[in-house]
Amino acid sequence: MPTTKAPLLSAHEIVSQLTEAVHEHRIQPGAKLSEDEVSDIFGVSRTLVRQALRSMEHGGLVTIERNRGAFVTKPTITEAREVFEARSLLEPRTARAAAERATRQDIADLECHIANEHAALDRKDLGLALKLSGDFHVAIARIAEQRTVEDFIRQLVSRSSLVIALYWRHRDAVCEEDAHHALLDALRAGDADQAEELMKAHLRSLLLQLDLRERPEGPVSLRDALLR
Amino acid sequence: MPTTKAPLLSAHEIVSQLTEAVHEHRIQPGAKLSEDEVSDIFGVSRTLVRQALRSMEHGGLVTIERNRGAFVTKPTITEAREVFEARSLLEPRTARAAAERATRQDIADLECHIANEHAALDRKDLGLALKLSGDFHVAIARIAEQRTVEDFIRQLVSRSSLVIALYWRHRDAVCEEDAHHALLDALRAGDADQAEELMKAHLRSLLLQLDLRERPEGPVSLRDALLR
DNA sequence: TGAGCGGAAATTGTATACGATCTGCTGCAA
DNA sequence: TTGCAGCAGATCGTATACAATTTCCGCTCA
Repeated sequence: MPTTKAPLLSAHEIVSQLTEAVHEHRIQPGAKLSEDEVSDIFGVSRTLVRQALRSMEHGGLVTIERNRGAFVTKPTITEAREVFEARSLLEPRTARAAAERATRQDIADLECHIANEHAALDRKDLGLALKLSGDFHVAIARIAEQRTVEDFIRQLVSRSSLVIALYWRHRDAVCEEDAHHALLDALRAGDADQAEELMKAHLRSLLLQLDLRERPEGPVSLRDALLR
Repeated sequence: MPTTKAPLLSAHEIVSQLTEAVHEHRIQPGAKLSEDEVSDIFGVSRTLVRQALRSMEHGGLVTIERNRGAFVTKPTITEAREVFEARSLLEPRTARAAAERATRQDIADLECHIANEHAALDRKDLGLALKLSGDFHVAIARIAEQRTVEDFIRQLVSRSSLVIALYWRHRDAVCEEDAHHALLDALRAGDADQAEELMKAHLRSLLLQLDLRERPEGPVSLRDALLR
């Protein structure tokens, strides 16, 4: 009996680990995810890795080019705008629904969540802080009890992470945690109007912290074109 | 040389054909999609079929149960509501954007589209008519030039097809095409307010034509429980 | 020196093989 | 007759093998 029969990890676990790494910016947009390399790292066959990569492609986190391989998606400026456009359609009204339905337990969970965010920030673990910050938005969708919308928001938050990696203005300053606190207060108070408005403002503020101007002409754009 | 080297169809084409069949209600929700059977039909290996089924699973059209196989998804009543909830978040404001951006060519395409819908109805081809009716909504999203939102709407329209197969009240009456005509008029006139309002009303009307009451108690519920 | 052109190495795409799990039948015992 | 154990068939999950494509390096020749 040379090797273990059962694989060390399932395809889903591979997706989780890769996704987490991208969310925490340990893997940059544009990075190549070679099948051989990944399968070596996780100790599984390429079959599972391919499944995982295909799965992530559907979430928009990975782009697969035929006969060339899988890469962490590099959203264009247009796609970046679209992501926040879509979020602004879904999240404010989802926050409203959450405010109407949040239980005492939900509030406690969110408080705990925010505490973890702060802890990560204090530890200067910006990657983790960013990931948790995204999870906060998903958590609100879950409270709203809209699984379908929740899945969409999860995708959008995921892609937002890529957008932030590429277009964030101040590399050190992370999404102001005040916004999350304010949202939590609105949820606690059951103030639906306030929650909707805060979420709308929060998303707008996030978008404003991105540098989404088209890179103008000049030598830079040429190099970009060559580097693809 | 016994068989052709290249596969007759790619994974994506398999997805297309299966998806179309489900959209046209030629395959019912709950139907099993056996890997062997599908691979025989299309003349490809199970590898590609598995890829295709996994892909459809992400779109929500197929549900895969471990070691049991793939089935056309049977949305629950809750999921059915969620689908229309999500559509009501996305589509009205997308219709507004479409009204603001529609070109003369876009309008012409939509007119052609609606003509096809009518033709299918006249031919009593309800399956095709239903599919085209869904495509109309996707076409509007495309005009709005929001690819991200368009993808979500495509998924939702797709799931709506399953919901309709399961919960539609009048099996013969198809979605009133008047609504699509009215929408087209609003787009042609560039009346954004009107387009948004019409889409909202259209979705509400669709939802109302569904029978989403919980099956009450009694012997029926017992049998339902046993039948799944 | 630099452009053009093999050709080998690396990487992905597809098919097949084998093992694990589930399903349903058959037979035996209570 | 009923219930359960066990075996056979079917189906899915994973790994491996092979084919197709791309990439990259070095060579030649202008």
